[in-house]
Amino acid sequence: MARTTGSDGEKTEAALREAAVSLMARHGYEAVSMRQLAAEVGVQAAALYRYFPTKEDLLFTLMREHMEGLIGAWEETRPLMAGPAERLEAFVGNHIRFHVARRHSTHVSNMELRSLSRENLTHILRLRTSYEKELRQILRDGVETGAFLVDDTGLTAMAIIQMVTGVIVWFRPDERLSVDEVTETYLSMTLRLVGAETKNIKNSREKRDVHAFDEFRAG
Amino acid sequence: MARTTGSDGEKTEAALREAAVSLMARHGYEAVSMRQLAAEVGVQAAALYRYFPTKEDLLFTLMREHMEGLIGAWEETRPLMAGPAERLEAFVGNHIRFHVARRHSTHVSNMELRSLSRENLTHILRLRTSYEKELRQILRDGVETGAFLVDDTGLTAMAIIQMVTGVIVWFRPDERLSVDEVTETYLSMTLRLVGAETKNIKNSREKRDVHAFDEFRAG
DNA sequence: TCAATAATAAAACAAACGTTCAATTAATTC
DNA sequence: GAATTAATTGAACGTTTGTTTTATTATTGA
Repeated sequence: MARTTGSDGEKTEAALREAAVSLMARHGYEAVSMRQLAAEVGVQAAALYRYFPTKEDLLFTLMREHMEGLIGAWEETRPLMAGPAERLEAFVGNHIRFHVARRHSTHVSNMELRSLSRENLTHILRLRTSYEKELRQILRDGVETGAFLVDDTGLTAMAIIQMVTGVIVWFRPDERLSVDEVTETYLSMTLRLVGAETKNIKNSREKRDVHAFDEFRAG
Repeated sequence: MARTTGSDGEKTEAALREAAVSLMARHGYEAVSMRQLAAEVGVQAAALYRYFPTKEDLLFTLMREHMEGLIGAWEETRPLMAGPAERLEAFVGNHIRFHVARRHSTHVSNMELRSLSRENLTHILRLRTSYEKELRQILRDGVETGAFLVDDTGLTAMAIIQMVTGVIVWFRPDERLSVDEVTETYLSMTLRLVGAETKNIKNSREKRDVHAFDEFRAG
């Protein structure tokens, strides 16, 4: 056996990336073997080395493209002529939407940093820092104009990012709340967190099903 | 060679646990081998099986004791006769202090869930859920008494936990801020997040060194 | 002092790991 | 239709993996 009928490099590579993200998100980078990944795509392990020189390079590629995608999405979304509050809303909205839509690659990007070599790690951290800088700048502008009341922009930026990224830990698209509902709630939490003036909170949803939440998470 | 002079089962076990937490926090459960762990303690790999039947059992033990410790710490700390705001402060304070003091085991407990068997995973998740319930109850009480203004207690509880647990990702005890300063800042962020009345924010620290934060995180 | 027990080493196990290489076939180009 | 290139297989490499077994020595209690 050798080349199979209908084989196509581009399709194989795309399938490999998708399978790699999915497998690594569920079992972790170290726990996923090249043979396992190959089997998922219906190919022999040796074939992977046509597309990725090493296993770590595969991981790095996935993480880099995730980060570049996140930064790219923000660059397309961000309002340039707007007040801090509006820009903060845009940032949080973009962040949540992007991450919910890419739960698996977000998981990989957040969890597998320790499996990268020194250089590759530096590269990813640089991307991450440049992204986080955007948020810190928004917070600083908000403090300056008096729109926000913030104790410490560095800590607040980390707290917000941690909070909104955490959505993917429990969010399931087919459950209780839609992405828009979740985004809206997180938006109002964020605005209050930074001491911005907020519209009235609709307290109506509260009574609905507070107890259903436990079982919801257990699954 | 066989039993070595001065060997003591209790000490060996304690050393193994400590080394295991440290190694797994840094490199991940899957990436740490039994031989590597044994070498760290100065013992042969076979000796580990006197203390832990399998590698996974070792992981499970570490995670279970971490969670039991967290719940235990909260049970000793929590004020029983107090308003929601005070209870929330106690919860956040205990959470941050406990996690900062146990950064490594927190990392393991948060990252290595996927390496547990079905049963062991269920056990840990049960502990976690029971802990999170405490926070949700505080939030619910706060909403009921009007102390808090919360959109959705379930989401808010997750947001808070995500936010405060995230401290260990960047916090280094020998850096810019002390545990108490960090805790204080996170406390005021949490209170604003739930719409509680807060004292005046001291905006004084802000101007100090906002730009030092980037380099601080890159290392 | 001697028997019992606790703690370890040393060696071995099969299985799985990431990766390389040569051979082979499908698709493409001329 | 022949030559070239693209895509893949199958086998093999040396390591490393978690774990078991057996032998050996240190410590403890009678």
